[in-house]
Amino acid sequence: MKVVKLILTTNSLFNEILSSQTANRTVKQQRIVIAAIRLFAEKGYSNTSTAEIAKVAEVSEASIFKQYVTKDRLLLSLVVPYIKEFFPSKANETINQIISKADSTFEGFIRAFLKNRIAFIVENREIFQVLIKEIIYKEELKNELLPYFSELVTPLMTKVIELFKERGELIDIPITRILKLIFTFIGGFVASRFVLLNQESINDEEIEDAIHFIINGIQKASFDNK
Amino acid sequence: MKVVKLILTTNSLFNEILSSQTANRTVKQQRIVIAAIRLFAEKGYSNTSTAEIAKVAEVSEASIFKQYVTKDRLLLSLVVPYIKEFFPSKANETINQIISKADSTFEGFIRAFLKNRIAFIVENREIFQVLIKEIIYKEELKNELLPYFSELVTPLMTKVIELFKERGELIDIPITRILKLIFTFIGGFVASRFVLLNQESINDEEIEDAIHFIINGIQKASFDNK
DNA sequence: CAATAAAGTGAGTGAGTACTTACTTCTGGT
DNA sequence: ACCAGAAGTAAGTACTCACTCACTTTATTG
Repeated sequence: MKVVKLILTTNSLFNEILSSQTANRTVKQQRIVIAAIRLFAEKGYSNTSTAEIAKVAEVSEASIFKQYVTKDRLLLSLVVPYIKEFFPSKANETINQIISKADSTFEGFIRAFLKNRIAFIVENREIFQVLIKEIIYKEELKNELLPYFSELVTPLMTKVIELFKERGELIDIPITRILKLIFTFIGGFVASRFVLLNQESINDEEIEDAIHFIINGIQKASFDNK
Repeated sequence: MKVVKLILTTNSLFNEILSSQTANRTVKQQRIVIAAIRLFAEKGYSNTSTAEIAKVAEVSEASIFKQYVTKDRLLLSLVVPYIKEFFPSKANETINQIISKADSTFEGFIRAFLKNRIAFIVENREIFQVLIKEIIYKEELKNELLPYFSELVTPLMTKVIELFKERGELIDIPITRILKLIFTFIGGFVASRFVLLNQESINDEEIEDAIHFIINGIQKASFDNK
């Protein structure tokens, strides 16, 4: 069995960290990670000094640099493993399972997908905030995540959309455009709630509204009003 | 005729700048504004030094502080007048005009609204980027803009939604929840295109997709699949 | 045109910045 | 019990930061 691990073609720091281990950390190194995530999430990367991280982690500043060499690499070391987890390869199986069921609906799929990913964000709220806040500034992060996203998520979602499109329920535009609409909304949804409004969770009512909005948004118009 | 100008109850720097004049600036002060917007948009507020702004504006650093006192106030002086323009009181008339027409459709309204606001963003792309990027970090900006938004935009939009809701075309949930869905999508739409992807414009095809998505998203389900 | 105010600046300043160095302490394998 | 290498640190380093001050230049006005 061949396992293809390499997804990105570029050889970057991003990939280096992707393949590095995050386990067997010392207690102090753990404290650095926790402190850094908390401070970066709260005040942003640029507004947090390494001195402050060291103080909160109750560790000498030099300990941070012994391990991470630069402040920049510290950020990447926090964010990259999170991204790795956010798009799990396991999702493939789950999706195949869902779409193999004959009675499965697109609504059910979207509900499962949304609730699952929101739960994941809630579990790791702070690091999600760091990611969203810093992806705007760090070109490297942006240029690596966007392809990573489109290469891992797009094929999976395309599969699902295709299935329901064949049933004729969905709007008659290319799948890439449907996906763009869905992810624009979901992106706006989680970013506004968890980053802008700093919510700790999202209640079910709002999630159901969102699901309805997405489902109807991409369905074939029931009446042409043009 | 009474003109009620005070919208916010708090007495803050935000309001002070809101009521201050932006006209009769010197040539050099104009250069400072242009340089600051460009640099803040490109690298972010925290990653831009006042020395760099002065250099790009070809002005002494002290000139910036003579006028704006602090770097923080410089940012607010750029962003607040933009916010002021973004939610124009004129919109009230326009909306009344639109909804007074008997043959007006919700789709037509959304199209006019979206295209108009997107055109405004395109015209002032850099300052829009500054606003979105910094609203995440500056609590003051956030805590002032959110009420400003809800007090100026919500009543107007509520009026429109109400009208079309009476016709029975829209989903049967409270208007505030409908508005939240619409603005979550539109927010995600403009933020992702203009800030994350740094696009200079949005083509008509994509705007039409967005309109369809919104219209269908909030319409009454044509078939109940529950 | 003189008086006054406003706009502008060169040369700082102290506080903070990411990062380094020379050294000590801890830990796991033999 | 020993010791090599990893983990940790106090005390720096060079440099950048927002901001100030004493002073000059330009614009306004009676």
